[in-house]
Amino acid sequence: MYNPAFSSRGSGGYPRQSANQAWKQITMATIRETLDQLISDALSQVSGIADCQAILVPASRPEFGDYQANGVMSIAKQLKKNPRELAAAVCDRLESGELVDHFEVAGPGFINIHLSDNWLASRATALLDNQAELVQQTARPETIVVDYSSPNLAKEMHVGHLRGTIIGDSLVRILERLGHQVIRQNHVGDWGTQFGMLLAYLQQVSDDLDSLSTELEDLEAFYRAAKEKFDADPEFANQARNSVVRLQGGDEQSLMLWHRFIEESLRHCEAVYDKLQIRMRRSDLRAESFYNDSLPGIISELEKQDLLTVSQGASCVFLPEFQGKENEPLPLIVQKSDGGYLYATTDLAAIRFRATELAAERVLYVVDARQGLHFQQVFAVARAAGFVAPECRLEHVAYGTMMGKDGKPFKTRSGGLIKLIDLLDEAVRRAFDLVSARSPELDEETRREIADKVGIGAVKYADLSKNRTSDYVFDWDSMLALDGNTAPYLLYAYTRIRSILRRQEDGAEASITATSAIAITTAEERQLIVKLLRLPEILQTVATDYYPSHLCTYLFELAGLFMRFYEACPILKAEPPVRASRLALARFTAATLSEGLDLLGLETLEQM
RNA sequence: GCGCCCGUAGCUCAACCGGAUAGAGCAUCGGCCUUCUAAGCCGAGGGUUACAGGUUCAAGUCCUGUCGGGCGUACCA
Repeated sequence: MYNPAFSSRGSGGYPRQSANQAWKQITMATIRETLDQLISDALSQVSGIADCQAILVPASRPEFGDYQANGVMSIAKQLKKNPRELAAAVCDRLESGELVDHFEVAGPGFINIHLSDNWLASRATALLDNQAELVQQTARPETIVVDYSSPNLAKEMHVGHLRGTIIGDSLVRILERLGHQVIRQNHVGDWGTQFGMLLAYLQQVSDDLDSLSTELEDLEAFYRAAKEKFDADPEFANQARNSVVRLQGGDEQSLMLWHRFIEESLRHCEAVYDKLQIRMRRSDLRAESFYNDSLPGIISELEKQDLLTVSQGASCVFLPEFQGKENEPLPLIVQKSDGGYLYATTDLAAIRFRATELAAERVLYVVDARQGLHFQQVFAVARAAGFVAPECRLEHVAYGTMMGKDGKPFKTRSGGLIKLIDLLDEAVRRAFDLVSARSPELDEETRREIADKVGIGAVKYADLSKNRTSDYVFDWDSMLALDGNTAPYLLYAYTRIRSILRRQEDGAEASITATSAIAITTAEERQLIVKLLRLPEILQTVATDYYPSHLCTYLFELAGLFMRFYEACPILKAEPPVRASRLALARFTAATLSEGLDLLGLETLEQM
């Protein structure tokens, strides 16, 4: 399901322009946008219908050219005209300027667009010295808050946190690359009843604050032990509840202990972030407890607006669009019957903070799909209460559950959750074994470095490359596979290019770009260039639908096209002008792969 | 019960506001290394897109129903 909230597609609002002007603007827009604009306008002029949509997409088959316009046929239908004739009339109106070699009518009324070889080559050449210009900054930067990762500090990060952390981080990188102002928010769980239990247990096992680090070394085991005692020992359970009350009452000793605990737990998270190369900093931390003081205000505001109903002792907001079992109205409970606040209350406070203090125009929640109803309710209540302006977009960027190979949620054999840090260590270990088997000639330190990047990259890429909303099967063998749409394949493609470039540099030759111009001499070169120039289109797509898998597919196809080029076209052995051109193309590809991988959060390497 | 998501090749997955002959990888089979890293490339086989209707010039995609699966559904997060 693509975001229904984002419906501002189409080309309305652009000024009309002649074909000749359009070519000059190509550096400002993607090829696709330029062609879309051009053909949409021509279609409007020919049909007399305002704001026609050309529906421009990459050609579905190579013989159909580079792009195709699908929009003529539905317009012809509206006009009761022959679609092929209408398409022909549109083509007549289009000039084949610098960008396009020719347009042609095809099939039932498609317009196929064949880009000019000269334009492609000169565009690629022009980008050689300043490749960053391939991806333009957006004309309308937005302030976008991204809530992602957000683990619960009571426990250690486990596999359930992996997807949100990886996907969120990639989305952030992509949005930033396009020029948006992104504000990360790590909404960690650092408050609530389980902390009473943990603090009570901590006090039991150790009076000595200095030994706290040792006690919490294995947070997961610590939590389990505390929980066991809580369930088995009524007296301890009582102490735990008292501990919560003291903590919430602002007792200094309790708060200090709590701070130490949170600090220790955060260190665990940061170790995972470091290993995963996640760009989440302390300054991005906005824990649940941050909103504690604003929770009473949320309740009173809801009350003031007559949104609050007390039901079975709990303070609720009932909205007509939410129904539960037996068509009973379904509440969003914002205050428990014992007076305590909940997840929903904190989320409402966070929404208000993000919309007002952070001035967000979009807020993305990269959170498990199972919380879909929760966010629907929270968003609806926030809007009803006016906590966000109507034009501020709130989007739940949902992701599916991580499954084991058996199709059940990913667990250890004993049924426990797998610690994320252990999973990552295993990834690196497996990668090390692979590298050692494949490249025994490399020294151990080099193999360790390679294993680190390949192992972590494999875990991240396996996740990113799959449909975000589907449940996803975690499988070591397929993610570390050497072929297919995997991190090792892409990283290998990159190292091959680097290897060529190194050889060229060793030849003491001047920089590639000084003298070289990219020329198209084969179909493989041409396909590669067309693909390279499409990067900005893909990034735009990901920035609007939040599916990093589109970027993965693009990079996989790009790497595949390079491999084909590599097999078909000698580079270093080519004659000088062609040699320089192919070297430049190789360098362009390497840079694009590197940039794309970086936007996914993967590090490249020089050799494998 | 109701709501959300899903059902595509033996397996894991694609398919860009509906578009031309539904594509990759794995697995299977067959080719390519004295030549820039074979962790690669080329080729072959493999499909009633769960099922039944409907809308449309055009449906894997939209609508209705059926079957199957996952998740959610009042004081956890």
